[in-house]
Amino acid sequence: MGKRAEHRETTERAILDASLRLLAEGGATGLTVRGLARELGMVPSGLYRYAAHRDELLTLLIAHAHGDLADHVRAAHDRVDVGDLRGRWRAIAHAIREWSLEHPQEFALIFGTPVPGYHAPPERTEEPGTRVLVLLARLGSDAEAAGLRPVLGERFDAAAGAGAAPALAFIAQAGLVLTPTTALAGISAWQLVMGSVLSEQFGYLGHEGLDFDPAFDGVVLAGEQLIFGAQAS
Amino acid sequence: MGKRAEHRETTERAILDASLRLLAEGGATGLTVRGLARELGMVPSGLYRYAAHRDELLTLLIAHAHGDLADHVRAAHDRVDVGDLRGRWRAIAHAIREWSLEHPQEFALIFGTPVPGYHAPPERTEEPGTRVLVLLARLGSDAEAAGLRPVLGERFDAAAGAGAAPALAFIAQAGLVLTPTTALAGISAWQLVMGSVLSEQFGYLGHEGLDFDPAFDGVVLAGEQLIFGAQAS
DNA sequence: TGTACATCAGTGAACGCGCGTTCACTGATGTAC
DNA sequence: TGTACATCAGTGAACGCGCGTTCACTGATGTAC
Repeated sequence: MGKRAEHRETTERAILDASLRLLAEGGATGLTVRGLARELGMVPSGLYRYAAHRDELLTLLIAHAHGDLADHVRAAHDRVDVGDLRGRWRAIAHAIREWSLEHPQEFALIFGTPVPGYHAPPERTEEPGTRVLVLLARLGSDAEAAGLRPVLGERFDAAAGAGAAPALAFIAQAGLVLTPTTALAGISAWQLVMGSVLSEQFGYLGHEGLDFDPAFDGVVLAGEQLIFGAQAS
Repeated sequence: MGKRAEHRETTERAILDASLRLLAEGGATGLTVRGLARELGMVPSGLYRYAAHRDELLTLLIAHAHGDLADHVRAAHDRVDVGDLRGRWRAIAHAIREWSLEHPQEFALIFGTPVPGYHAPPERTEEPGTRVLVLLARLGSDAEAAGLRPVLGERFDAAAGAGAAPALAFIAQAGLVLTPTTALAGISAWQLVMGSVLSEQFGYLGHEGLDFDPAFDGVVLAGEQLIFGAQAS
């Protein structure tokens, strides 16, 4: 690799690092062309060699955050024995929370209020944004193969039949087949976890809320029962 | 009432209305002193008769949004027969979603990323922010009185015992007594609903997600079973 | 291996913009006597 | 009821600031012959 290409790579890496630092300090609003240039010790206009406009810097961060979260969840999931279905769910859920605690601003960036006026280019953010959901779909599929089914009643099945169709289509693209009931139960469990993590991150419960470390175990357990039904044992 | 006081009231009302309009158009970022003055046909400095600084305008909106949501939920809840516990839950859940659909920017303001650098004065936002939770606590208390209990297993009870203490203290201030299990189950159900509504509002599921109208019924049902256990019927 | 030209990273100055906030002011409304 | 003074809403001009983006430029790296 020539000096030019090498230099470009290290600069790109430095831009990402500095962007993450700015994000951590001041949120999405804190990420400005001029601020980034300052952080990098260069002149603002120089950055236009690397990004056509400010929004591209945001896109870079959003894509990175999605990927980083998915990697973290994936790694935690893969550490659990494939046959331990409930354990796999727990690993996914806890990994989501852990990542949010370690990267609060990145979490806020991808799950908080969309930045006004900014629209992420789907091709850069859709795929990494759904990797966790694909992992969940695979888990659901394995659960069904093992004969485990959500037991939420006929009315839930009906709601799933009517509402989960788009999700099933998406899941099918990943080569998986799921009953609507399992799909909606899985998404619900995920939404429960997200709701809990968002409560913690954004402080929905006010000053006197939950002790999240222990309470989250309960939330995960509740989600587990939505997907797999009550524990046999 | 003198002309002065009268005039002040109508102006304050006009400021709130115009702020809501600006918020609806451009989110929290769109609410600027100068923009608001423009909207009201007055000069920017004139607004300093009504708010000491920009943040006070935000506080006004946040307090209003919390109150408006709580009113809406409360009204829906009160339309249901007191004895219909499950119906009361459903009314609360659906009212939350409805309000979010009707007031997306206000919803984002109170449940999205905290505005960077802004800290809401607790005395203006804590009380209205918890009114929905108090309503839920009352429902949980009625459920316990009726002998209904969440059936989520011993490990859930243990997590609740360890994690729900702050919530119980808060609930006690409202004159209610709840088992930790019911408290955590109720909060979990609420978090599930919030996670679902946030998914819909902020598009977590990408382009191919859920058909939220029917799917939300399933989510509400899942929450219902977290609080009350499976239907007897 | 040496030379001539092309590519590209980064500089430095400048642009126009909208922002929050201050300050001294005018004129209308309210209050005390 | 009338007058003198105080309060208050809103004006108009000005401040300093940081922002994104443009443009012509310099000097180093890469490429063709």
